[in-house]
Amino acid sequence: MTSSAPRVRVRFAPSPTGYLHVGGARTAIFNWLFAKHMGGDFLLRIEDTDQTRYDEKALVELMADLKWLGLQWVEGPEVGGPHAPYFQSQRLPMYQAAAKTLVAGGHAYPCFCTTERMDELRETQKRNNLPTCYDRRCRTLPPETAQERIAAGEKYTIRLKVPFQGNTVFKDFLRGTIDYQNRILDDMVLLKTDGFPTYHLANVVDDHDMRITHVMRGDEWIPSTPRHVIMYNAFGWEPPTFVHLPVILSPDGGKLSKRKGAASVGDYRDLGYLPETMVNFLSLLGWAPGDDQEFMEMDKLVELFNIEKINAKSAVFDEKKLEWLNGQYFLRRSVEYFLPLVKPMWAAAGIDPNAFSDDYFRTAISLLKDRSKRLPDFVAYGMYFFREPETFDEKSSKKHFGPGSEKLLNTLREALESAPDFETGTLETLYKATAESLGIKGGDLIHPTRLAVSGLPFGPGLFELMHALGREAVVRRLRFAADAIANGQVRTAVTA
RNA sequence: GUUCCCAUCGUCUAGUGGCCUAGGACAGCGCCCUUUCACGGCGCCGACAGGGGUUCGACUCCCCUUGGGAACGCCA
Repeated sequence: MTSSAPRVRVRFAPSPTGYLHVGGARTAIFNWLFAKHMGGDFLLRIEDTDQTRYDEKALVELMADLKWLGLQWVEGPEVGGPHAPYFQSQRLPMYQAAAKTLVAGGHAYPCFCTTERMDELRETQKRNNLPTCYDRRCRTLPPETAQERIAAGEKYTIRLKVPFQGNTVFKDFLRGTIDYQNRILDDMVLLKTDGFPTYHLANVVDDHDMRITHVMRGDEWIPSTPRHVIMYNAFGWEPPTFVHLPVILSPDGGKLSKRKGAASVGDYRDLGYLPETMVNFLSLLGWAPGDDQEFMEMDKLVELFNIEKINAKSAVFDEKKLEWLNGQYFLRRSVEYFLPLVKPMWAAAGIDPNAFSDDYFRTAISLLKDRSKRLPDFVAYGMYFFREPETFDEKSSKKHFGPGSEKLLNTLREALESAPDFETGTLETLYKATAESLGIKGGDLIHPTRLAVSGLPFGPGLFELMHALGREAVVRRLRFAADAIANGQVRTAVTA
């Protein structure tokens, strides 16, 4: 960074009205990565200027989700900072003063039009296929008249006075020059009748006050930007660099929504995705380092992240690839990493966590993690470590629990009962010898054993599995399965 | 209706005028490894939306068309 360039300062500015959507999370990630990469600051600012939609719970969850993703802010709620407060609802005097300045400078004016009149106006315009836009009725009100009406206690808003002529041009970092004719921009509300600012005023005032250098936000803000630029000019402030991020779409082309499955960060956490996976995956939606790297840990992302390479094209969220990436993290994360994550899940599934040692949990995890894609897989495909299987995979039962299987399982059981020890090597040798003496293939022994011991047609290497389970459990399960086959009472289940 | 944005395999993308017979990844398919499932390896399938320019030369630059998306609130 050259000494003349100001320190990079970016913000994530959500409104606490709901859960953290993956699109919002991606915006936060890009801001965070950019700040880290540039050695700058990442701030969190809460845009709570809509009193009717404020939701305390949403705020708490929002911050928890950001922290879960590892996106800590250096200024904002909880941590404070030189530009506190970071809640817009606590900065009202600033916005009111700013609005006053604009009115005094002839860049804004009080408007006495009611919501009812605005609704009617819009209705009429829509009906006549006209662009919907405020008709500027109060714009020409003499200042004295306006003052009288205000003094009389009439409710009013402050509107931006957009020039009739000329164009407002600004530069979007990703798209280049964007040009709007001023005549199609309407005079938007800056200050509401309740004295609260709208997003437009608040965001301009705060971004300036907080010395924000780059505004990275969703591209739904592009149409509002020229009006923001008009305000920056009216204040005599230098506008920040605008980086409008494309949206994230669902596989059907529309917006990602709860209705179509998962849409929030919390949804994906509940589905068993790791925060690293989410950050890695989301950072790849609309950005690529330029080479072929895709698996990138946080520090790698920070090192490589570059806003020049952000794509202006909207991207589709592909859950299949997310799952693959999660599996890549599962492969690389340690057993110790998973222990506190997975143990409670097994407990929730009815396993008494005190009935097994942590070492036993570790063994189960080490045998399962490399073939799992999501956290719930440990439960879905690993319960047999703690509980005897009661049902057996249907397809596999048809194949491996046939006539003669009873005898086979009993033979195996007897051999295992008298095995010198239960080490994997011993077990493998024993199976090989047994197969040979029976004149069959190893698989003909291994598959029925796996099914009897786990109930599933797939899983860890059988000898490691048996070793982990221990002789007693294996023998008991083989006997149970053999008996069930003999009695024709094998209960089957369809495994995913 | 008005305005704005976007456009490479099904999906995420590389590509910034010749390196492109367009590269990688996910998904799908096949083979290999293997006791299974995953992992891994090898291979197959598969794209520059269309039309005009500019240029000796366009995936790359410009225009139009088409398609997709967004905004038009005293919500953000």
